[in-house]
Amino acid sequence: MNSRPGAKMADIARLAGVSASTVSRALAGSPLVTALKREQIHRLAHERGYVINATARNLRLQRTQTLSVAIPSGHATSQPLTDPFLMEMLGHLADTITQRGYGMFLQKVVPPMVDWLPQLIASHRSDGIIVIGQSTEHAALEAAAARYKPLVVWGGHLARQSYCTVGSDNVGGATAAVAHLIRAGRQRIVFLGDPAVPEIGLRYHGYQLAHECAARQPVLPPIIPTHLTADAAHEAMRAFIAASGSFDAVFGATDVIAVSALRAISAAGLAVPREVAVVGFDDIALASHANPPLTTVRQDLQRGAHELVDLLFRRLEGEDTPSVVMPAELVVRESSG
Amino acid sequence: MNSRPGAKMADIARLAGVSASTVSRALAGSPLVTALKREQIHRLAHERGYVINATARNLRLQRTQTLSVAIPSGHATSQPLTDPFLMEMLGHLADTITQRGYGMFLQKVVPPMVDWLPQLIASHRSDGIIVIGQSTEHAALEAAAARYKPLVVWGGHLARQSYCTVGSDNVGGATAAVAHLIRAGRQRIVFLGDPAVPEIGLRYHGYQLAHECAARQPVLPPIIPTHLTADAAHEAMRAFIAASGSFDAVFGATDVIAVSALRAISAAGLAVPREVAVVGFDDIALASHANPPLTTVRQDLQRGAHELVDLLFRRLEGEDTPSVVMPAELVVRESSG
DNA sequence: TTGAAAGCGCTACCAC
DNA sequence: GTGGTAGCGCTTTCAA
Repeated sequence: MNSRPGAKMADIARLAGVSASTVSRALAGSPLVTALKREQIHRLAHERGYVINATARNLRLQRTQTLSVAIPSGHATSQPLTDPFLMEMLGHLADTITQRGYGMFLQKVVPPMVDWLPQLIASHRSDGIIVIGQSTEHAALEAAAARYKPLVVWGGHLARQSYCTVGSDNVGGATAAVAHLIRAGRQRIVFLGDPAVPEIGLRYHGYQLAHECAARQPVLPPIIPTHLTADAAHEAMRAFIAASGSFDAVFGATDVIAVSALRAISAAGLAVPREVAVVGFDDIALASHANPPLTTVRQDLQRGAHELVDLLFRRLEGEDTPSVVMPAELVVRESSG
Repeated sequence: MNSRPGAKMADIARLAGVSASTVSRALAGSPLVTALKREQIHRLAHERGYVINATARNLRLQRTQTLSVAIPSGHATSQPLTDPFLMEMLGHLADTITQRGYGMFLQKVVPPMVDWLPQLIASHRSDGIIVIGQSTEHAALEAAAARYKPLVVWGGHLARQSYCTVGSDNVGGATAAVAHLIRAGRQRIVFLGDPAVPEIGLRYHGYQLAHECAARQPVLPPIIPTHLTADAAHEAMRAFIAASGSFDAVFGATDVIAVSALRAISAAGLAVPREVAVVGFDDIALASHANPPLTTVRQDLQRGAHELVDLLFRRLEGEDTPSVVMPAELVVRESSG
């Protein structure tokens, strides 16, 4: 392991008294080269700390053994990448991809996001792409998917969409959450989140559905924070309360939003869950640690990550995989009474 | 942007009626090619969705415009990569690296970890390496740093270490935390964490120092959970209480450990902070949301990420940068009374 | 100002 | 079984 810097295959070949071809074959475990020679070459390479140059290999083989993970950070904000949901998903993806012997190329996509996807594709940095969250990029995804197959997206499954998604049953999960609030006797349930983002839109749809099932009208328009961030949600909730909006429950489109609302509500002197019930979506670690612990809709991110990677590998082999919608489960805790 | 798949530079050259050399120069913004021609070529490339093949470019230039971020996952465990501290650091690194126009190659290092660092180096996948956490890899880092310069490590700064680290003042932070407990009248303070991990060892040193300053003996041996995970910490705390260990305070080596201890303590029917005070280290998001909110030592991870990347870039330019120790600040919340 | 040609380090074809 | 050779797509001399 005495790594002479910059040893290359030709050097190993010279030391072993064979050609580069043979070294290449030996290191690839080809049965063409005799076992003895193969072992000698392996030993020599190991002694010298020689490792195949990934760049040269990739160029020659026209593949990189690497998957890109792209994270569109939404709207016109350059917020740091600290959203707990994203981070959790990223962790699971790193595990799964590493386990399959691939590298992971991480790309944060910041506004203005022009042509980032075609560029990422054409740069040939990776063999396939996972995009976490549609954000505002539905159109870009549609366009790219028409020509580029090894692409999978975490997010909501929209009607007539041609790219492959993995995501939870946003409509069903949201319906269950809001129905739970209605059953608990809540009359004026506020939706907090921006329905323009596909996943959030589906959750808002579930919110409406639950009201219809109960023969109710959603009495309030949704509150739309400027971004999917904790601060924006906190401020939106605070402003709503200050404007003396009357309500007895909040359905936060994500846990980050719901927990922020929780704090704004407490800060305004309202008791949770007695005066206001709060429900979120995601079941990130924060949810069970909130005060009071947050009722929410659980998404199985580990399974989600597995599905994403699995589908992408199948696409790499030419299969035209369909989207996957995973069940989402209501987890009742104290914040909803 | 009508991306004909697989267009290469020669194709663009043919379409433009020039040679590949000229296209290369034009796209690189070379002043050698006339402004007019340069613009034509740019337009043509854009129309065709042509992007330079990163692999070929990297091979030719012998650099990748990519930094590796390696995460040793410690001990003999294949736990999923979900530690909030790591995730937060990763997010900041992604931001900083992206902002500097580099790609980020993420590598999770799982046991058995033989030669991962020399191999990562020799694979030439990236121009430099950031390692998050020394974990059990101090020796590997020492060995690699002797030959390979563009390497920086997040972690504790140990005596006579030859690799470049960025980290908080673990000793000072821990001393402040424990001194705070002693001032509050706590008599029997338990340390929860494994001092064999460099950063944790330094924090344990601070724990001892605070006792010495107060002319006290640490009355209890440290409790050593099997891993740096929430479950292991919870179990270690539970077992300690069940064995009727007597104590009135806990210093958790990380927030994840402290919050787990908090729960085990509450579950055992002990009141926090009345009967047992709890203090952590890191100030991750979880800390302020714990019940009661956790007193802890704040590390500025955003600044840490900036320092790491900045030092690495300076090393890429040949500078031999020294380590950086950042101040760590005690944040008093309710868990310590 | 431009183009031809060499070569980055590797793999795979083809001949022996 | 093994080695010579071509070529992956790009950048950069060097010569014109």
